[in-house]
Amino acid sequence: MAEISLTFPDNSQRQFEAGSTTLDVAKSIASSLAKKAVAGQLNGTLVDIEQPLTQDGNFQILTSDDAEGLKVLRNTATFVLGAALKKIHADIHFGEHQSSDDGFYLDTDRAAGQVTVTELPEIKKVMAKIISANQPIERRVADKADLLNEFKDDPYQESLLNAQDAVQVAVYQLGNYTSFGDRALLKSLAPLKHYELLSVAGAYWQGKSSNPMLQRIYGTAFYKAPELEADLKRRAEIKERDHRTIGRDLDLFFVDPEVGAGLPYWMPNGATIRRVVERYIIDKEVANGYQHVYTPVLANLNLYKTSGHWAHYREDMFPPMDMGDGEFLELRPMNCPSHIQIYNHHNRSYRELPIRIAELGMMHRYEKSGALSGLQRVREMTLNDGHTFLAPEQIQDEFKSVLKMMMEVYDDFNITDYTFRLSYRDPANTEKYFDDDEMWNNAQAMLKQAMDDLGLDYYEAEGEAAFYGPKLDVQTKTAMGGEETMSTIQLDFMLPEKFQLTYTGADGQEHRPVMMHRGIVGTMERFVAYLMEMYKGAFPTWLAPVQVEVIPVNLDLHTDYVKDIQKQMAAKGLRVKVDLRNEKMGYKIREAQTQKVPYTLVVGDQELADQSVSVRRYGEKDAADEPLQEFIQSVQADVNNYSRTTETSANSSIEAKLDK
RNA sequence: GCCGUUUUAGCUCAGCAGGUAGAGCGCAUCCAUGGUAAGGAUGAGGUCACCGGUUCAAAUCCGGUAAACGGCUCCA
Repeated sequence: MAEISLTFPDNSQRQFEAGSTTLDVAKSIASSLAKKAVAGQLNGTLVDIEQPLTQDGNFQILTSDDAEGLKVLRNTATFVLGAALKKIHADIHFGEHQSSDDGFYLDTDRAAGQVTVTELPEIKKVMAKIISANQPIERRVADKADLLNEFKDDPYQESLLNAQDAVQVAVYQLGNYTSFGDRALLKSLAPLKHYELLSVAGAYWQGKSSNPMLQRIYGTAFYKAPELEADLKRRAEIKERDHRTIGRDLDLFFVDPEVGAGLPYWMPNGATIRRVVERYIIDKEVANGYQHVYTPVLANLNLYKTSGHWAHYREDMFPPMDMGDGEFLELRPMNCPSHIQIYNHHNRSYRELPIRIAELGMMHRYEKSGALSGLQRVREMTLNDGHTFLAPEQIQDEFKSVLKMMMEVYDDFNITDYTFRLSYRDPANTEKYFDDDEMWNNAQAMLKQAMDDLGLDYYEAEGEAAFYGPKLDVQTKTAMGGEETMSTIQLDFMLPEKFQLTYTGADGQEHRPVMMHRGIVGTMERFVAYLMEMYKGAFPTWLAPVQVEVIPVNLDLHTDYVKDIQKQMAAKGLRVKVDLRNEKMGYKIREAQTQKVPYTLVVGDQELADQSVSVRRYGEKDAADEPLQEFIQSVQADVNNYSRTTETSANSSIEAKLDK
């Protein structure tokens, strides 16, 4: 009898009879392991627990405690969901499905009427029936040709089958529901007890917007009830962190349909946060050699024809305004052409380089209506934009210095949760970009080299570049779990060419500069939204719209003192609100807490007599008396220190690399 | 833009076998003058998103438009 050799995670090796199953292997190790085992993993591929093993290789037994073991449960849930849908709608077709850390989904299509959310409870009932019947799911290996015949009326399954290289395909079957593809399912449906169907949403077949749209059913499943409960609770709590919820509760911004979708209004509270960020970043940039400018949001369309925006970015631009005299004005979608005009306004010498032009530049992009979302995705936005014009040999140093400034800013805002992404053009779709293979390859290689030299971790993504050049993007997560670009550094050889930019070199000849586009805090809209979510609305003192709220114990006796405190603090540039409404103290304190004001002061006879204040910090239950002057100084220190509690820099290791 | 859902007072929502609207919070006024998370009373506030249709009668049924939400595609 032939034998196979399995290497376990601890590197030990054992021989088994060919055709042994994961369950056999588990039993040979420990009966407790056999009980917990849900599947195996051979050379990275999931195998069913009773699937015969015929190959040597690295082998791992997956249990209900493993992340991969959870996937097996979710694969099984997806399968049962499919079986249930097939029972309810015999004519339903299935697209792709997936299990992940966040749950599972199954794509469906039904010509007679798509599945909707209202059907989910019924579907769940049918799933429960299938699970309690607990018929074994039959696994077999079938000829691709036979399967093609079986699925000849289902274009999606047919297409998925044709994409398979193998002649033989693994098939799972339960009743008249058949599903193929390599994956592991549970042997018994019994452990599938704690699951939920969450939502239904449209999804393009194979992710292409030119393809038909299927209905994607999302769900999740766990081995243990408390895990499911915790996950559902987590999903409910996402809403509390969502910047749209916080924006309304704290009166930060709104979007008014009467005005237009994607055109947010900043209320005084939100405007205050934005103003603090704007002042901060302008000061920072000026200190780092940037020259801040103001340029118009409107420009002659020709500017964007020259830049290539009209050719490559038109879909995202508002339609030009026909002025009636042959002139067309365009709302700018990017600031780069404007800054190029600034560069071009004078003759430039190599001695001036690098020239750094910066602006909080307002731009307009006609985003697709379905993409709009609060402040995260808008049609009018203000970018913390900067363009450096430099000589080619200055690229490396400038890249490093931008990155260094970025890390310093992240430190001040206490931002630590992000990843670097190198964004390249899509090689299969080059017509979307400026056409110059050599420049693209060069620029991409230079960016990668710079990151490697610095020893920074990053991942690479094709198809994410700007149309004029590759980018280093800093990716962050929204409360909803979406990934978004916050900061970006872009290398551009194209626009200097298009605009015929030059500088006079030491040799007296004209040379072409390189452009570096960069945004540090990104757009004010997205950045402030990010801060809202990161802090759950409880902004640190230096950013908080209201830093201190003062409440008198008795309106008749203490109003003067409250006003005096406000006056003194306002004189120091602090943002103080007094609450002189005819309400009880407890009521006002509650409101100050729900509005997440960093410091709530209560003053009565005692405080008035001592010229002190009773200080209660946000989120704390207790209050403590403190001399007024001492308190004012401590708040000032808090603000000046960007409300950092520790001196150590979260990004220090990266900064150290940059200093080398 | 696409698929699905939703749209009722400033906010959160109820009403919907078709018979022209309700609650809580908030707001205003009055009473209560209160020491660390909601004191009481009274009152104002809505052409039920908008435009059409069906009907004796539409917030409720049907169609269209817009916006929001969940996703997909796209993106700072």
